[in-house]
Amino acid sequence: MAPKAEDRRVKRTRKLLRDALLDLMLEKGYEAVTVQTIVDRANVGRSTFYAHFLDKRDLLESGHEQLRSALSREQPAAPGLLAFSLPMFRHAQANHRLYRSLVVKGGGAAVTEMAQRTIADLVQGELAALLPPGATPPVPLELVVLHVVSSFLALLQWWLDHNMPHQPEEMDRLFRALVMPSLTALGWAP
Amino acid sequence: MAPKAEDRRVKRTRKLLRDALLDLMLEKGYEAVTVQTIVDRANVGRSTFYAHFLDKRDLLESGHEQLRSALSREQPAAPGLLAFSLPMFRHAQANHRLYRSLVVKGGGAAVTEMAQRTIADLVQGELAALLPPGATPPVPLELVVLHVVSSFLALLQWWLDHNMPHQPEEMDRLFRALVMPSLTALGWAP
DNA sequence: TCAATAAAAGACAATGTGTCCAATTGCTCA
DNA sequence: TGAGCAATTGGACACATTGTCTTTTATTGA
Repeated sequence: MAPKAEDRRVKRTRKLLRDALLDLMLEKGYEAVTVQTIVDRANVGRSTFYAHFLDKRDLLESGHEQLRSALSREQPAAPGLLAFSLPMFRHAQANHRLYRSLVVKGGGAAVTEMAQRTIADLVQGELAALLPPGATPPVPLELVVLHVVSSFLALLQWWLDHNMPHQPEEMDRLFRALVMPSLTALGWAP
Repeated sequence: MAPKAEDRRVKRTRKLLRDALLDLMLEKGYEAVTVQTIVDRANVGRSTFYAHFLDKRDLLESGHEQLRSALSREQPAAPGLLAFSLPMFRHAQANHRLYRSLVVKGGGAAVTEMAQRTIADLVQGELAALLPPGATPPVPLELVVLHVVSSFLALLQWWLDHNMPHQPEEMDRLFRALVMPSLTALGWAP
């Protein structure tokens, strides 16, 4: 079905607002951005904003939706353990402006939590699948996931914060060097 | 020198405000707390607040100062690698109300950064000392530190979030199980 | 008791929020 | 093309919060 004109109009408005938010986040960080400045920057009426989103947080999350779907769309099912790592570093490089806004300049707790949850789901699935059924690992799966995800996010943030001084492949190598030995020791086959 | 009465009065007021902030942070998280609710809870005049602190953030940081000094006062120099771990889990247990306010309910980026920096200093010192001089580790020290600290904080946060279901000793064991194998593999002696 | 200091009370201008409505624009389809 | 509809606008609204001031009220040490 062809998108109706209204759809296009709405889509454009929403995009304007999302872009404005990203712009402003890059400049001053999420917390400091107000709805007022967003609509000013986007050249959109204040009421229009509230016609589309509940509040600033809602707008941010709609952006995250986009990111999430873009990511899963581009995520080539890489084989092996921690498959998400390299594709995500690549995706972060390709969209570093977006990632910087979100991860670095402090999307604040809001964004960090979303990222945490998204990646945790991936890791959880991977590790659970590789766990011999019935086996009880010496460290609860939940904590292993937490450990892996927080390490990955820390690395990603550092990388973006330092203007990506390495290639994604190198970051992936570093991540694995930091994480894999422990995983192996805890019972996940090499 | 005996504290003058004025001093005591001031001290009491500041403590009332700090405690009120912690209370409220536990209830709704840092972001949601307003100066107004703080002074209401503390039964302190609004102007008095501004006589003592610049703003909410300033009050929060004054609390962190306290925490930091308390920590270094109680930190018994434990031997071995990652010596900070067990004492800090213990300290967190002994002061869980304080830790919960700060770490869990989201002191927001502010607190997290402060904690990150504090612990990173400890870890950095430890690891650098154990590094064979002249050796170039396969992963830069900076990143190893990042990895260790973010993992530790994630564990600590999880523990507090779940009402400390294990003893500090068990948490220390889990932390080491997650981190040590990789450190060993990267050249830090077992 | 008195002078000094701390705190309280409350007014103030700014700024932001979220809601509402009336008027306008732009698009589609008949 | 033009009627009708949906999206958008602009602005007013009530409300909350911030940070600054000034004036009054206590507390306390000398």
